[in-house]
Parts: sequence; C-alpha cells; structure tokens
Amino acid sequence: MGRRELDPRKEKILQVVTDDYIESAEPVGSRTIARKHKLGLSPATIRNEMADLEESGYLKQPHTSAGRIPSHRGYRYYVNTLMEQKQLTDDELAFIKAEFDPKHKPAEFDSLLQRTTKILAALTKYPSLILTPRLQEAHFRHIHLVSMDTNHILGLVVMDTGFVENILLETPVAYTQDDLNKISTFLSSKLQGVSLMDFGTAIVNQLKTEAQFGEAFDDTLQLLLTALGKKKQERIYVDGTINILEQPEFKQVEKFKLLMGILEEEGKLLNLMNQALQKRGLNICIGEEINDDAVEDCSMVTATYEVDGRILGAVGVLGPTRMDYAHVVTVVDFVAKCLGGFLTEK
Amino acid sequence: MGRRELDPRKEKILQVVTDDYIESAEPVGSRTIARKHKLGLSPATIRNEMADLEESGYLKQPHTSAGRIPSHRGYRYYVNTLMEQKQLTDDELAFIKAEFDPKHKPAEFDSLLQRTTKILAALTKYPSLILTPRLQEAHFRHIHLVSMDTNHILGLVVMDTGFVENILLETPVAYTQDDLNKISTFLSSKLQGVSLMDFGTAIVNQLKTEAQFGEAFDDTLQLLLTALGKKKQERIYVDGTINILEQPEFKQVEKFKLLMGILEEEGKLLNLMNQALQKRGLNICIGEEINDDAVEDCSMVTATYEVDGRILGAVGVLGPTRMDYAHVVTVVDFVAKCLGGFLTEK
DNA sequence: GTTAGCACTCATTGACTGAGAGTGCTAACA
DNA sequence: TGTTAGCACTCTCAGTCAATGAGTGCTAAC
Repeated sequence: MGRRELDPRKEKILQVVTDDYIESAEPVGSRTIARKHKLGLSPATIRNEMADLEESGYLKQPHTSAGRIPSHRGYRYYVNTLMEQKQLTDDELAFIKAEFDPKHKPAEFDSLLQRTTKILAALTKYPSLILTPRLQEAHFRHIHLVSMDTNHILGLVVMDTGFVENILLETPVAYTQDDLNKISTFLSSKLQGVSLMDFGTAIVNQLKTEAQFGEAFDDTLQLLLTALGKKKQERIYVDGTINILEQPEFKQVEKFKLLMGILEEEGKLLNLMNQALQKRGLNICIGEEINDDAVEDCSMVTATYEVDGRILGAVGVLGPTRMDYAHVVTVVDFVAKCLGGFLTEK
Repeated sequence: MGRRELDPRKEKILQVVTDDYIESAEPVGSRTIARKHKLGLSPATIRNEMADLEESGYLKQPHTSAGRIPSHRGYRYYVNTLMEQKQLTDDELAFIKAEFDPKHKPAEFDSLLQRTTKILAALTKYPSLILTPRLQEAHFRHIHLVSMDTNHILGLVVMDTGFVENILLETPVAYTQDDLNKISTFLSSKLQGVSLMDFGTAIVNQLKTEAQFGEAFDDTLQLLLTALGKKKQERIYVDGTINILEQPEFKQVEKFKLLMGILEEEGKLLNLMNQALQKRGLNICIGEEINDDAVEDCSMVTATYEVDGRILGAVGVLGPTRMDYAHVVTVVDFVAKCLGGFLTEK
C-alpha cells in the first residue's frame, strides 16, 4: 500500500480524473481537467499523460473520442495511495451518535442490526449489508432447560454476546422440571466460557462421563448439540437497495436486475460478506476482486465489528465501482466501530 | 358480488378484453378480439360495444386510436363476476406440498415464514408479503424465569402458537434460581391459556394479590408486562421484489422506484397488510382501494392464515392492477391455508 | 518537454418519415 | 333496428439523417 508507481504529475491526473468521474459519472476529458483544476498544463499535455495512463492500464476509454474513466486498476491505485480521507460532517456524526445512544433500550439484536443497516444506507446512499454475529465465536454463558410437555423440552442458550437462542428438543423420556434444573445448573457451570466452535463431540463425550443423569441424558445432550449446530447461524440484513437506482450506471434495467438479483439472494450475500470476515477491520473490493461474476463493475467496502477483540460480523456497502470511496470508507469504518462498541457495553 | 350489471354480450367483451390485456399488457383492439375469440361479431360491432363500456366506466383508452384496457372499475367487475377460477397445476401443487411437508423439521418461525414468502413469490411472479403472527392473538403456554446475574433475569415466554419470546429484565433485587422456579411455576399455571391481548393491568393486579413472593415480585411482574407490550410484535417478510421488473408497466424507472420504495418501508407494508386482517379469508384490493397513494395502479391479493379459528396473520401479493387475478387468488388462498395448517400441527 | 492547430471519431439530439394498429362515423344491408 | 363494410383520421413507434459537440491523436512549431 502506498508504493509509488507513478510520477507525481500522472498521479495528480489520475486523482483528478477519478475524483471527477466519481462525482459526475461522465468520462473526463482533457479540456475539463485543464479548466477545472489549475494544474498549469494545457489540454494537449494532459492528453499525452492520459494516453500514457491508459497504456499502463490505469485509465480507459468507453469509446474513442470520449473522455477517460478509471479502470479497476486505476481505482485500486486511487484507493491505496491517492484518496484523501474525508471527515464525517457534524450532522452525520450527530446522526450516528443518536442512533447508538446507549440510553436507547438494549433492543433485540434483530432490530439493532436492522436499524444499523438503515443508517448505513441513509448515509452512504448505497445498498448496505450487515452480517449477523457468528454464533461460533460466541461463548456460553447460560444454559437452561425447560420442560414443555411430556416429550418436549425447550433449551435456552444464552451466549456472552447477549445472543439468546431457543431450541425445541424432542426427548424420549419425560423429565421433571426439577431434573432439568439440576441438569441446567450442571451444564451451565461446565460449559460457561466455552465457545460454540469448541462445543463438539469431544466436549459432549466428556460431559457424558462426568454427568450422572442417566443415559437418557446422553441422548438429550446429543440432540442439543446437533440442534445447535443446525441453527441457522448467519443472516444478512439488507437495506437501501433502492439507492442504486440513483446511480446512473444502473439506469439500464439489465444491469440493475443483475445487482438486484444478488441483493435478494441471501446465500450469495453471505458469501460476499464472509469474505470480509477473513481480514480484520476495513476491506475494499473493487470489481473482479469480488468473487462473483454477477457483480461486474461493483465495489464493496466492508468493515468487521468486534467485541472484546473477537470478530463477530461485518457491515458493508455495495455500490458501483464509481463509488465515493473516501466518504464510504469513513462511514463504514465508523459505523462498524460504533456497533462493536454498542455490543460491548451490553 | 355477482350482481348482473351488464348484458351478456358486454360482459363477454369485458372479460375478453381483460383476459387479453392481463396476458399481453397491450391495449386490446376490436379486430384482435374478433380474430382471436369467435364471438360471431364483426370488429365494428365490438367497437360499438366497447364504446358503450368505456362510457359506463369499465374500459378506458390510453389514447385515441389505441385499443381499450380495463379501468379499475372494470377489473372490479371482472374479479367479482367474470373471472374463472383457475386450478393449481400438478407441478405447483407438488411444489407447495413439498415445502410444507410436515416431515420438515419444525423450523424456526422465522425461516418458515421466509420460505413461505419465497414460495409465493416464485409461484406468482409478483412481490410477496407475509405478516407475522400477531402476538396479541396468542395464548400463554409457559413462562419461565432464569437468573442471569445478580440484577438480570431472563424471561422466557412460550405461546401456544409455538412462538417463543425472550425478555431480558432488570431487577432491583437478586433472585435465586429456586425462587424463580417457584415464581415460574406459579405464573405458568395462572396464565396458561390467557391471551396476550388480555394480559393487562387487571390480570397483573390479580396476580399480585394472589402471589406471596414479596413486593419485589410485583415490580418484576410489572416489568415483564411492559416489556412484553413493547416487544416488536409484527414484522413483514418480503420477497420477489425483482419480479416487478418483469412487468412492462414498471419499465419506467419512476414507477418502479415508487413501488420499490414502498416495499422497503416496513411501516407502510404493515399498514397495507393490517388492512387485510380486518376481513377473514381472501381479500382483493384494486387500485385506489388500497389506502396508499403511492401504489397507484397496483392491486393486492391477500389471505389471512389461521390457527384454531384465530386469525394470526396474512400472506399476500402486490402487483400491477393488470395482475393475473385468477391465478394469484388460487395460489394465495392455498398457501395461506397450508401455512395455517402447518402451524396448527405444531 | 510543452503546446497550438487540425482532422477525425463517436454519441446524442431533433426533425422527419412511413408503417401499423386502432378508432369513430357514415351509409348500406338484413 | 341491429349489424356490418368502408373510409378518413389519429396516434405511436421505429428508423433515417444531418447537425452538434465533446474529445481524441497526431504533427509541427515553440
């Protein structure tokens, strides 16, 4: 990052072209540059430089006799070394702060994430995504079994991330609530602090040997394990899909439909967002760097959110490659930090 | 319904025009009708009849020298008296049956409804909506309180619809789990069968007098009541929004954006769907019958789903007024019944 | 190395056209 | 009196064509 590949003047021109194109969505010509930005250069000189930049793959032309636009490589260079970090405006800051006001009742996870997605969409004007906390990363805090009827018990699992999960178990034998209370206490004390990721067959076997609740208990425990594993662990919240309609590149229905299709397919989105989890903190994917053919000419800016140093999930924004990176990066980064902070307090 | 307002020939023509327009999305001319449907009438005669139908408000013309299309009034008449009920094809039937196979593990509510929305969208090719079961209609089955830490307890409320709700309560005093178990048993026995709608201050007061758990208990109970009331009770699941892009009337971005905006606004959708709950069973709203200005030229077909005769929620489809009513009505009706049936079994 | 000048390319726009589909009206017909 | 044929008229849509304007590459001069 930041390795200098281009001489300063070329850099400047690449920057100006990119900035301008991001703002106007129109190919940028040499005359425009000479006029708008006082570089002390004539259009002809700029043309020469731009021709060079095109040859080395940073710029491209939609067609002869049009201005230049950045190639994916150009965007990458721009993002890595040229982009000037933008500050959040006071309004934006106030807006976000208000939403994450700790005075807000500790709402359900659900609506917290939903609201966060809305915030992100509202601030960036792009479709926004949030990946829910991964259950595997969470550690057990409490387990409680409640008798429902003769052959059903309800398992209540509370994780240290504040996540609560209900699991309905079918049991061959009837437990009294007293039995279940004893078992609950036992399980809670044994499993407290264990992460769900580690809660595998090994631990279950160990519990079986230590416990003295009869062999029916073994079956129940096994059921709990499998049910917990089967729980749909990750979800994606999406908001602001309409925002893409504001982007001129999606005025052609076909392009739009393609992106829209992805935004409605949770599986695909999960893939995209899980990529983001690989790397702590901020992540920018441009064009083909996103591993999905359908999102041609899209970029994704994501940031992980953490509690106690554990990466729980990610928030992100999906937009055209001609995205206002400077702004989006700032917003996404900040919102991710706020979300992490908010969850930590709870 | 079914009141005969038009003479048979006019009815026939209105029906043909509507059927044809629903299929082709093109204004229907007299020649087309004469050619396609053997009415034994010349185009000229049909023209005369259509002119009459236009005058009495059942048909309209996009512009002179175009064919006719049904007005909202025309659609209404069509839906009420002319439409021929369609049967589900074997494929469709098999598809739905497979999804509601009782062998499917009793998944979480969440994903059940999500899947149902997908089914509806896939079958109708229109955006589909489902309103989650209203909590108020449900009756208590179990209440269980679990001690979390010195000043938090987790309330677990199980309703007879299979709905499970977790509520985190802050308590001024520390309860032992033993205390909580006693309280849980007490509450469960007292509240079993009470509907959430009836669970108001009156019942809480009665419980307070009957219980002998000290005055701290009163506060906790009060907390439970308010928290339960505050729970976000209704949600809307949406799927298949892209489907509207297939409809020619939404090729103009503006129209599309309008509808899309609504589909992203949960509050608006809640309003729309709550209308549907007013009336048991199937409901068709055409054009301005939907109480929302933004859905100009849209229709909504909804059906309530029930468990034990209680209306829990509704499923529905939102599409252009030029909607394949015959098909949609059949599908929506059937899916609603399946969903109700599935929930009853659980 | 920089710049002015010029010929060239390409997308966009608006005006115009003809074809096609459909209507309303009138007059003839059964 | 209801039905039909014929005809002039209207309106949309797709296509053609030329003008416009923004931008380029190249060459030659500074």
